[in-house]
Amino acid sequence: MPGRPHSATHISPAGTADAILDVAERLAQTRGFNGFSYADIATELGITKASLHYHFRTKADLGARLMARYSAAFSVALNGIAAAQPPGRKRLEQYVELYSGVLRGDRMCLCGMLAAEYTTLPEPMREEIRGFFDLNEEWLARMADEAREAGELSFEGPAQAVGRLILGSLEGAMLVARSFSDVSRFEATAARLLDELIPPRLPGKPGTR
Amino acid sequence: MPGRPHSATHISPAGTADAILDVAERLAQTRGFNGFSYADIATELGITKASLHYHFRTKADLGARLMARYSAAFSVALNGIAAAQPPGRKRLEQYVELYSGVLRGDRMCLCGMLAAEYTTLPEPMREEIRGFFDLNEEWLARMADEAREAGELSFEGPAQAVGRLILGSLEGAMLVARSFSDVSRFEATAARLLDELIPPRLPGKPGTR
DNA sequence: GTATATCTACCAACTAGTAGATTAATTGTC
DNA sequence: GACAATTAATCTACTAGTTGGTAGATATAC
Repeated sequence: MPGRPHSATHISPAGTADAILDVAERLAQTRGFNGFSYADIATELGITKASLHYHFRTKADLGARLMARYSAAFSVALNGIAAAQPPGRKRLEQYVELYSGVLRGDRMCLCGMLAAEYTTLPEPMREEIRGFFDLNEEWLARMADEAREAGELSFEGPAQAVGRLILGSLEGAMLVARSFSDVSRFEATAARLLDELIPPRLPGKPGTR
Repeated sequence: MPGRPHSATHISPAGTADAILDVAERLAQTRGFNGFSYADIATELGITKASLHYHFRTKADLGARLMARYSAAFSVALNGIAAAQPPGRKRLEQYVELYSGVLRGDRMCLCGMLAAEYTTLPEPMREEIRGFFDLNEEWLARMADEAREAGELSFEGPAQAVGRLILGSLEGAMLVARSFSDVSRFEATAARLLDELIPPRLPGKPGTR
């Protein structure tokens, strides 16, 4: 079965291409897309650069496939949260937890990272970045809308604006917190954001606003 | 008078070093610190790379001095706002306008940009980045505090947390908006953020909260 | 025998940085 | 005020290392 790893000699269970993406993802999230080279990945995996080019013809190609995989995985996670939790604050808290987890691994959100390098990236990658942001904004807007219908949250105007505020705020808070190597800084800011949007119900003082 | 430009042959009024910093600043804000080279600057100014190294021994040196100049200029702008406006929402609106102006020039905040590349930067630059964030957070916290005392804003807990929320949110909103080449997206999100913190006074319904 | 996956051995372009010559303005001395 | 020494600012020419990418041989599996 060509296409599958053929012996224990090679990288394997998940296949070389995935192993490459794993390393590239970590490097992109810590150093940026322009902050690592094919040589870095090759060295780490103990293979040659030529072998990388076999799986990903160009670095642009690698980047686009990296983003696509990331978006797909994120989408699965978002659907999981929406399925597991009823409309309300808890969904947003779990969304925040997604970010905290990334930060705990000393990484930035892949898309936030690439957004900074946006102008230097090839168009296919730019498209993926915009797609990621759209995906997140729309999900957040839907969650906000459902929370409003459930009476858990009140806001005026389009839910889209709430989604955009949350997405932007978390990306930025992440960026700043990482500069101080301080996850709790991110968590505190995220909690404060949610408090502004959905005041926590104090016992005996329910449903303010 | 050595140290001053000696004839009209050269770049001058402001001096070569400043001209270099101007170009480097623009490139760093659009492409990132790892996204441009000494050759890029040299070509644009019509001088040689060697000449660049005369003014800035290493790229790390250039970066640190770039950041220091940026922070200093920002600090002046912040003091200007605080001096020109009484405590209240208007100060924050002018702060937001600082960011809008940067974005209108198709640039990112220099520090937001460098924060993404944080792990790849030399320590002196990292220090400058943290300093910039501290400067902004502290200023925002002070403005929030004074606005609270003036009864223009109410919040619980330390003003520091409010400063951090605003800074992070604006940096992130900027990052996302630039990916869509859409300044209005940033402005709308920033306005929404201020609305959450300081509900705009509806005529006839003053001082809600 | 054919497709998959890897290797060795390149390449041209670019990177930050250096050595040393050259020009021109400034300054101290007579 | 003339002149030599100094200094600032630039240049040409180079280096060693890295970048993404390619050509072609080789091995392995089906």
